Amino acid sequence: MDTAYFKEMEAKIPQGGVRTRFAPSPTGYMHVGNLRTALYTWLIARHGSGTFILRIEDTDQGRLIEGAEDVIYRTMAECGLGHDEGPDVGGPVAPYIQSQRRDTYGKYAHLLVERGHAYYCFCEKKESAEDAGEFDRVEDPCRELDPAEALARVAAGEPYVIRQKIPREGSTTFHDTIFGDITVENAALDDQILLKRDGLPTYNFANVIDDHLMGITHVVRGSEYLSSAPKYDLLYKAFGWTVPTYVHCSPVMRDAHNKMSKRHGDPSYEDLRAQGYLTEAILNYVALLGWSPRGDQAEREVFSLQELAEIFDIAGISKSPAIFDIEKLTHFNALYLRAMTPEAFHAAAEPYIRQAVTDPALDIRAIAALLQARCERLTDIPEKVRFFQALPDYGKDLFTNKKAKTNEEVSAAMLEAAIPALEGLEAWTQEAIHDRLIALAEELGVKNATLMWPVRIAAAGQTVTPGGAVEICAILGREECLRRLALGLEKVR
RNA sequence: GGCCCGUUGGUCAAGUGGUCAAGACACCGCCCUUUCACGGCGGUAACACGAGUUCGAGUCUCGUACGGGUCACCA
Repeated sequence: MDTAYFKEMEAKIPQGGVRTRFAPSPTGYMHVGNLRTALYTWLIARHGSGTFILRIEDTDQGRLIEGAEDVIYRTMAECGLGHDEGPDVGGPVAPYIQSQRRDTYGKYAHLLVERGHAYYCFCEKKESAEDAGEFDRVEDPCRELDPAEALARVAAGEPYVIRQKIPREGSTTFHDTIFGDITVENAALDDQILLKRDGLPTYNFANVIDDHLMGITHVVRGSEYLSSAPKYDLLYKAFGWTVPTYVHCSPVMRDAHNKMSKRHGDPSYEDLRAQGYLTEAILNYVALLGWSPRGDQAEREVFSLQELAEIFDIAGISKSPAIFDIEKLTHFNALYLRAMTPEAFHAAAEPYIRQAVTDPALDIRAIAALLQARCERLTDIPEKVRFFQALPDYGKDLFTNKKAKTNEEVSAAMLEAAIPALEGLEAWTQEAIHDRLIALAEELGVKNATLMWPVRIAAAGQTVTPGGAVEICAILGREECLRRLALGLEKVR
């Protein structure tokens, strides 16, 4: 037994203060449930003025995906979920990539064997019980192997795995912050594999070792690990270690029956960004998906990351699964879009406006201003502003609107009056156009809408537009606007 | 199938034995208005079911139903 090694490892463990970790496996895809777990984990650390650690769980060599780590770094950074320790920034308990901690797991696994809490198993790899349609546990003959004989076979180079030796009697009770005390009969627990044939640990083992050696105080993870938790408890006890605080979160669902998944085409964080959702809106929504503030904050919904860090408490995390609702995310997105300064919105919207509007004469900033209150996703923009670039083909029936009291005949009259009135304008500004048209409506003895409707239809060629007749005319410019009005008049006459 | 967990309106949810159950999204209506929006006001809609405990239960207990998780040399 390498006592000095274990002592050295123990000595490095930071003491005192909250320490949490987000430990994704690099699959190249940050789904919404992942993001939420990362967020909650980060919030618990920040709320407690603690330390947030990023750890990469790459013990499954068969599933490594190139560039997958970058997706994680990029997403975390973009979301503002900065980590204090991790593969890229180092830290006191490095390394933070599990494949680089191979020796450590091996040493601890063998320590467990020496202490009688684990054993060498030489059985052939068998297909999973689930695939075989069987649920009955089979007794592993290696469990009762003579230790000396097992050791000899290992020394002889025979392939082996190390399995946890679960007590046959009694029960194990562990505590979860969200679910409370949970008791399970030990007989229902299987002798799970700790160290695989390739010498790398399983998740089930690596987590316990790393969480302990990294001084993790709060283990935040999906509720799918709830049923394994008693086995982890047994491991902690076998080593004589303190069990961390468990926080098991229920999954984010796509509907009542299925978790969010890439396979079903559910959006990842990056997909949502590409669909025109703002990072802040995504985080705000995701935070509320399975967590809600309590007490006097119960009616609040809009929170910045900083505000969340201040008020986040584990007690507010829900026990039941939550269904992801893109409609509500869209609502949050619209809220955040509207809350931006006009400058910030212009900067965010510009590339989308330019997708449809390339005429340099058109004022992008003015178009952005019209858009801000009527845009739920940035990706909605090109469709909304395309008419500025080119007048769509439209039917003259658009000139008829009951509420504005217009029909084709009335519209013709309105346009006939509006064209010379606007032609006479000295300055082509919103104010000038507005004042002239309002005055004209009064002169003609019609309500504003009766005049504005045909002008807007002729200028835009569609019934629904961002902004009214005045704004659209101003943006189009004198020449193009008058050209379109004339065209409209021709069409309706 | 065994074990574990969960169940308030379509969705997210507040509620921790005592106003005939908040708020938000979505939906509908009204107002504002130069269209559509934004904004304002209002409306429809829920404690899964059945037993208990209690003066009193969405809140506690048990059962049923339904749902989720897990039973991999994946995490």
